[in-house]
Amino acid sequence: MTRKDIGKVLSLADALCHERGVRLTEQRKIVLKLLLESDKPVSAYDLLDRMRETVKNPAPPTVYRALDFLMEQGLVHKLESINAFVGCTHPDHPHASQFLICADCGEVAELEDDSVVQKLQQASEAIGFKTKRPVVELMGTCAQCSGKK
Amino acid sequence: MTRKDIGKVLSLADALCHERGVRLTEQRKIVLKLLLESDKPVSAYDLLDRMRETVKNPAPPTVYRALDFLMEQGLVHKLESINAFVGCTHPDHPHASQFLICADCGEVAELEDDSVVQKLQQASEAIGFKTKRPVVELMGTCAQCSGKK
DNA sequence: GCGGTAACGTTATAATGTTACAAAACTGGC
DNA sequence: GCCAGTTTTGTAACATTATAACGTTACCGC
Repeated sequence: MTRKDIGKVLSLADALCHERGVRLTEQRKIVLKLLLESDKPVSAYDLLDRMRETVKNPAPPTVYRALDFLMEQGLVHKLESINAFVGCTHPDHPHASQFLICADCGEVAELEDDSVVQKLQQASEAIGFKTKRPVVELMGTCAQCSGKK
Repeated sequence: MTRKDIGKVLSLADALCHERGVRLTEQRKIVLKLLLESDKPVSAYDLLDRMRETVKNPAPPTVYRALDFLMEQGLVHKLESINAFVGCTHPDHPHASQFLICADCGEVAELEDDSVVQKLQQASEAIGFKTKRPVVELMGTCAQCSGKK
């Protein structure tokens, strides 16, 4: 993500939080910024390390609290299969994403494919299941890594 | 899963492993049995506790090695979003499952919906991504728990 | 300013998972 | 049967991920 795009998302995040009456505090903004700056998912403890530059004495709860908040606001996603976090690139609308995680280079693509969501919806509704949070993560190899081997 | 069905799956597992030239050792069978006996997913350390009845001094590697083997053989699945494991109820053929995890009662349904798999396939192929392991877990509320609130 | 709530600091600890290396068990060829 | 090689298991230590508990500080509406 380019410096400019990061700025955009950050101010969008600001606006969204203000609109919702919640507080995007300095710490939370720092965590979000760190995630957006990384082109790969970052673990909570890596974030903790990176926070040391801007925050005095961050402890695990510091980063987990920020992450919890950011996830509630849809600004950050957790990748359950690798215990790491990514900044959301289009937080302006609620969405159910699918993540393609490259096992080679570690990069992650965030898709938002309606037909996938719809099929999942159908399949779960058929047995009366009400989905609150879908987790869809495909582990594999991205196009770039497939090519250059 | 009934006692009888557990027996069936266990002997199927035996047959499959023999066919593939891999060893379903006593420990591995114990772990598989424990998972099948539970109607809910079980964490690695819970399994470890339950193993103490039949195995002398189980340590974490004991259970993780068994789980790794069983997952490789498609006899067990890991639920990434809750760090727990379930025995597969139909291990006879390779399959990409979807899991519906009830946040209320903790029970899990394993689906195998081809149209979902197909849509995921399409969406990922479209950007040249090759999926090795799909993780599809829907967190929500099952029919029974929805009804009785 | 004051009182209530939300956010943060701090310490400790729980839960989950891995590394590394030695010992034992099994397998296949003779 | 026995040996050599491989797989499996035992064991101790350690690494990573996440939460509990409780006190303090900052913010916000009145």
